[in-house]
Amino acid sequence: MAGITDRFIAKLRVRDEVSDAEAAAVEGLVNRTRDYPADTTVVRAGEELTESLLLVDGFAYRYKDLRDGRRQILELNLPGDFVDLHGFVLKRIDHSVATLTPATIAFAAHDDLRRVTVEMPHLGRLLWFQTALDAAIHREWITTLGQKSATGRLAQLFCELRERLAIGGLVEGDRFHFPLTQAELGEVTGLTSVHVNRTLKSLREAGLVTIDRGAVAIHDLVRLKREAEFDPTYLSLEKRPR
Amino acid sequence: MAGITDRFIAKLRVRDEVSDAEAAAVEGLVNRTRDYPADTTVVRAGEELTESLLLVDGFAYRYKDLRDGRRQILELNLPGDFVDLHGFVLKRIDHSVATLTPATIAFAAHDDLRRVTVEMPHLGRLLWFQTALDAAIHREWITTLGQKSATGRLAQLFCELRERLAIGGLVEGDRFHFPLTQAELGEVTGLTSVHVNRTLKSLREAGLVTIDRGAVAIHDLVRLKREAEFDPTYLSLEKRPR
DNA sequence: CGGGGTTTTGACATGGGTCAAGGAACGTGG
DNA sequence: CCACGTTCCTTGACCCATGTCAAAACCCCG
Repeated sequence: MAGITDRFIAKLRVRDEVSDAEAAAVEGLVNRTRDYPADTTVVRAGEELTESLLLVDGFAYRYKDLRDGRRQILELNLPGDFVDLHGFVLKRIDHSVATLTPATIAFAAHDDLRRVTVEMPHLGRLLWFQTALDAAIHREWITTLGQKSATGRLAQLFCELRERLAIGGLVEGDRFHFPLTQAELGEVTGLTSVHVNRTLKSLREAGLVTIDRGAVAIHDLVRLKREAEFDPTYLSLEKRPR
Repeated sequence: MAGITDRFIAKLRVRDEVSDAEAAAVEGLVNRTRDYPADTTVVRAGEELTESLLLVDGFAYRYKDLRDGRRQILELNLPGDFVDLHGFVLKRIDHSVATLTPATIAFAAHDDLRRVTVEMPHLGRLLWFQTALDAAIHREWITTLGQKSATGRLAQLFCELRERLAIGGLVEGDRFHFPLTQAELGEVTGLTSVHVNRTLKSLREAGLVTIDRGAVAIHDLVRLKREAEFDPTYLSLEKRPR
């Protein structure tokens, strides 16, 4: 892989044309990189940001803490995700960011983002688009948490991750890397780890999905999608000019 | 009120400086206005947009349909909200928009938005910020739906609306206009209308809130906030340069 | 090969859903 | 300004999906 931002650029290119000059500008945004161990909080809710995090390699997630130690995971972030790009305009961040696996993170200074978006308005819209896509994913999860059963929630997650990982070429056949514990799965889906366990069992026995040694294997994608009422429109997988 | 976009500009001015030239540019974006009756779907999920909707007056909401007629309301929109500004960069919209009351809606063509954001980059960032604020509200609702009880969900809604309406001067003392049926409240909170009814009763009997003739009256804000675990950070109510 | 973190399972509790029906409120036409 | 139909609110009885608590079993990883 030639550049630090290649995976991110690849995601943009699914949705729109990205010129070489724009790709170079993105690569130029990143002034340093840092490695983190697994299970490390990188940004804490309430902080003021002057740079945004691009996840180069590894898995991460964003979450909110509640009073008594409960947490809600808001979104899983995959290699190539610009994790908190919205911090560029929000400034004060409303949630924390943590690694799930050992991860390499690159940093883009907000001053540089401002310069680049002024000089290259189309690239600016592409970055804006990425934050709007995040919001669309949030909306799908509002719907999932508000309306779907335990089975539907887990099915939704697997369908979504499969699509998002496929963009980066991170799905092999029907399998992809999946480093969440069942407790963390519960924090994503708003369920207890005990009920996650039972629901996974029923999905397994129905021949839809299994999780084995940190990998998901989807055995019946059609039925899994039906179980989730999965409609990928919200992922904006079509190419169109912005 | 002098201009169609005054309420929207007022919301921007809570978060950052907006020059007269920028305010005039926003007013110039709006080329036409249209009135809609209550309970009318204005934009349908899956449509491709070439303009975005600014809610001038009245209440609206965004929602997703599920198979069997169930719906999830994603966010309530208040007078002065730029309801689907994210459509400017998403193009194809993942949800529907409907009016809750009779409403006046103004339209901003995406071509004009593109021109304005190129010519006035700071204004562009303010618009971007508005979409990021929407996403922050979504994240709060993911947490609310994933982790909070029926009581907490309703309390959260009342606390949030109070803050958001106060910006536009739409809260009088402890009361504000609230035109939702209990069935619609259920679609916001992921509950059945029957359970919404019971939960409202318990909030009423605990002396926290009452709903009467289309208005909410908050009787004990401190306890209501505690019930919701309400922390307004996500609403970005501080003024800071973008 | 020992031990902390996971996963799995069982027994039981409960918040919220379902179904059903009566009552209140409200808009519309006469 | 009344009558009537429709929608909305309220309540009761019962049910079920998911939560709680607790204990084994498993499984890496050092």
